[in-house]
Amino acid sequence: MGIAERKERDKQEMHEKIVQAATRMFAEEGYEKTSIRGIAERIEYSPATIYLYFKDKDELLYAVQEEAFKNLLGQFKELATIQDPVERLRRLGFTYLEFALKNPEHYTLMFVLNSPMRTMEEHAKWQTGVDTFGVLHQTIQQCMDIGRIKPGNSELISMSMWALVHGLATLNISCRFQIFQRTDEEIRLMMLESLRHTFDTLIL
Amino acid sequence: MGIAERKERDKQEMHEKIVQAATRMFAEEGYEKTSIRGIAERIEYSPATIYLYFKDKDELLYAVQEEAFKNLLGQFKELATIQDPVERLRRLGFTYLEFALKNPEHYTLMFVLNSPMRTMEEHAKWQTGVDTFGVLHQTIQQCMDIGRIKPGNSELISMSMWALVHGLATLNISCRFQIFQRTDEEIRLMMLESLRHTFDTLIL
DNA sequence: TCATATACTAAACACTGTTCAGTAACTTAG
DNA sequence: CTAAGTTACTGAACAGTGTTTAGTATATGA
Repeated sequence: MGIAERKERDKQEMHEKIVQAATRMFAEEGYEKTSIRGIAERIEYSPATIYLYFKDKDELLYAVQEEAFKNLLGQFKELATIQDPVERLRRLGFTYLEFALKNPEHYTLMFVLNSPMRTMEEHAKWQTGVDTFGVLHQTIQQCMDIGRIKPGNSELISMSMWALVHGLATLNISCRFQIFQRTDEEIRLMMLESLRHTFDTLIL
Repeated sequence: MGIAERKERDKQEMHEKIVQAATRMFAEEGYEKTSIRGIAERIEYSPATIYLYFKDKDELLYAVQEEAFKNLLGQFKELATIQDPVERLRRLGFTYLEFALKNPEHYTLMFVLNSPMRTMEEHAKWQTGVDTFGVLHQTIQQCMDIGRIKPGNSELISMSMWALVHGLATLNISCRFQIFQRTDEEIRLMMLESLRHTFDTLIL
């Protein structure tokens, strides 16, 4: 039954084709301008076709989110080779922030928009999110274990750390840091300095 | 010329009526469900009428944002009576976070959405935002002056503080803290604890 | 070859922000 | 007091959105 297999392959290819188109459109045009019709036009299919592969827009956005998480988690995995948990923690923070600033639209999809999260009554858990946070939590725990972070609730420290970088990233993306009346580059340096300073007070 | 005056008054009343309706609708229905048509229905006027008072939806959202800022800045002003800058700083932080959690839709309009910020080529500066941050910055500066915060770049500390509470607030609003698999109340306590812990390491 | 299953789409529905021609009421001038 | 003019408002339309459905070709299996 080679035909059935080929059809299955075709189906998966089409699925991926849609996700890829949506992912690129998201990055290039921004999430506000990413429409089902636009994606359909990009892959040269009818808008209705997309609904043969995704229940609704939220489900498609969820798939795009997963794709974006692959990217971030890939960068995190590269840092796993760093033996010193303190150095690894620093790099994790800067990598996260850098990712958010370089991929603002994907970051928004991953950590701001509610749309992709609505698909999660089925997936039960937000696994990619759990995994990403896990990397941070684990590293902070290791820093505590070797006595480089003051003993305490590692989950709480991780939460604070995440909130800080997320706050910096989103306030920047949503143009709220324009109150400083500085250039983009100056603000970028301020954000990095803010993160550095936080690490310096956190790490013994 | 009492007529011209009355007409001017009517105009302002109508203006305010629209903003009030939009503000309530935002809080009650959420920003995704707040449409021009919905607001128009609420005040029992045609949708087109709104465009006699506001250039576009963004300009209306800007007005709603200003209204929400009045609320937050009002709460901040009450804290101005606190003499001790350290205590005032703590209360500022918790007041800010509490505001975000009690008024998630308004908070989103104030600090997340880009729509109301687009109206700002005219208003030049985001004055309400500048003022709000100013309260924080000033208080932190005073804490430094009396030696309760380690001398340094007060603007940077303020930025970090803002990013932290903003990060906590938005990650919660966007349901990302569901990774902790805790109840809303438990997460609320974690956020408060995170903020408290940060103050404890910041203040000498 | 013929019936069936598959992949796809055109067209419609209900919504959105926005514009514009037209109307009805109010104000002013003669 | 009437006629002209201004003002405040709206119905209807336009272009866009996500989504559904009936229908059409094409490919498959008997």
